[in-house]
Amino acid sequence: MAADPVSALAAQLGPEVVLERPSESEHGDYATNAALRLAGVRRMAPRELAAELAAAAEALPHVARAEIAGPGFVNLFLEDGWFVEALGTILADGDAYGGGSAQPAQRIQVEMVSANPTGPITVASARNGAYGDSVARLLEHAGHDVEREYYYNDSGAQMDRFRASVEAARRGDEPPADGYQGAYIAELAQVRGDPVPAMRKQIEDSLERFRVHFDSWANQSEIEHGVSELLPRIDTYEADGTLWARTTEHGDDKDRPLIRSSDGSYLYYAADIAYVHDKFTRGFDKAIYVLGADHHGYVARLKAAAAMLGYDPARVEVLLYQLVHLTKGGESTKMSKRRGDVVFLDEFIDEVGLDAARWYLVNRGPDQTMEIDVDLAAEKSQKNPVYYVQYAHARIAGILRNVEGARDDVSQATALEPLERELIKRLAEFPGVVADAAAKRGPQAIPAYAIRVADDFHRFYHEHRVLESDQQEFRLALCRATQTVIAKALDLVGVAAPHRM
RNA sequence: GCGCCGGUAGCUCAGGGGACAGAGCGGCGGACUUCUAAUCCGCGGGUCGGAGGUUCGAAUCCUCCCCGGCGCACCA
Repeated sequence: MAADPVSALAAQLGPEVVLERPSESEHGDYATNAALRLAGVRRMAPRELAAELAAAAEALPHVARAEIAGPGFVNLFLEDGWFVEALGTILADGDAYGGGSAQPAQRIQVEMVSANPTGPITVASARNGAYGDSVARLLEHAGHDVEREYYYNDSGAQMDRFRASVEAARRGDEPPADGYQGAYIAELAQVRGDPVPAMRKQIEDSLERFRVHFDSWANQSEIEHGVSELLPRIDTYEADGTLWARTTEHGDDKDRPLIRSSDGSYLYYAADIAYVHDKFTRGFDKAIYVLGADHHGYVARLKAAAAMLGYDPARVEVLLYQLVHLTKGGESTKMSKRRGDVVFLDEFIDEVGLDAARWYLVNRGPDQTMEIDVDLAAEKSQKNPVYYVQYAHARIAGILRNVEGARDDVSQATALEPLERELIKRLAEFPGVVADAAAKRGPQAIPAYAIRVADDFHRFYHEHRVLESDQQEFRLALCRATQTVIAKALDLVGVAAPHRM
């Protein structure tokens, strides 16, 4: 596990001690409410317990003093030596800094996007990709072995309608009822042959461009082959000439039909069961599904599928994100691929830029419904904080460019400036922020943190010179550490860290 | 009706038991002979949807209510 200077300090005070950065500088560099939390269990007065903690803290190296405040907070004031050491560990960890929080490391599959190949990737699916991919990146950084998979629903009625729609366009006819329309159908009609492979190619290219890289692609048509051998293993019954899975035995709110009564064909839940089985057979410890909020009913039935097959349902994890609504000049428009009434990912990227698009779609928490005004998106993207963060990275790159080959050396620090201490404290937060974001599946914490880092750096940069200062070697080290952290933070949300802007 | 997710500054949203609630955008006013001004500094702006409850302490947890989004198919 990579180093975390703050946790290391906290651990010296006890296993239950967690350090936080107080919002007020009078409250020290770090503070803990451990005395308040533990007072009840220990049957001690909070301030008495706080006094013990404070005494223990003052005995530690680099702790200048510890103060008891309010009902029982302990505020720590640290010497420069602590900051210098913290910076040293950050630099020593390099790209691995903040990683390795996984315990234990697992093989995890993140299945995401999985939109029907009946049209290009829309902004709605892009949110799935931006969110899912960032979670995957966080899990990787935490030390898990992660694979990303896309599941194609390639055997349903939607596909027939899609092919029929292209056929109709080739004949110059109107699309069939419930068919698809839009410019992309007309384009596909220009080329001979099955439009599905062409559509899939386009989807895969769009996602690759969006920096969502898939390791594997699953097809429902192939997964379905596994259904028949699984049927005996699960709890089923016949009613009304239909075969049902007794999912209510495993927490679902109603049983699910498996095989259609009229023609004997498999219904989607049959494929879902086979797919869950397929995932675990391939050796994943955990199967993460990234689904839009309109699929929240899936949670119970996917877990039920795992349970019926004899797997621990906790190994199925469903990440839901709220939907994307499009507005145009304030008026809402419904997204529908069939009507061609959508904004495609590629258009969105063209309009707002790749980095701004990724940032935008992950910046908001998954539980928050997202409204995108098509008319304002491009204009607003100019003010996207992503550029503020990237600029900090580019500024540092500029400094380092000017002194290529020059030494940086943390130990050359003399008295640290307040802004230097603030910046180091910010960098020291990174392991905690990243571990928390990974555990909570909440990548939106990363952009928020990155802004804070950029904030602290820009302030430092404005106030103090790096080159030709008597602190040059130390400040170069500080710059390099900041650059590493910003680059990693941006990478975790799929955004580039440019060296020039 | 039942279930899931929201309701925090003019707007878009962070925060999700701790010390006076944060940011961006928008508004107003300042700062470049300097390693990138895509920057920095200052000012203004809040019944954290409402009501109860738990707690030393609630925007945060519990209950009820109001408003909005999304579900509740032999479609996927």
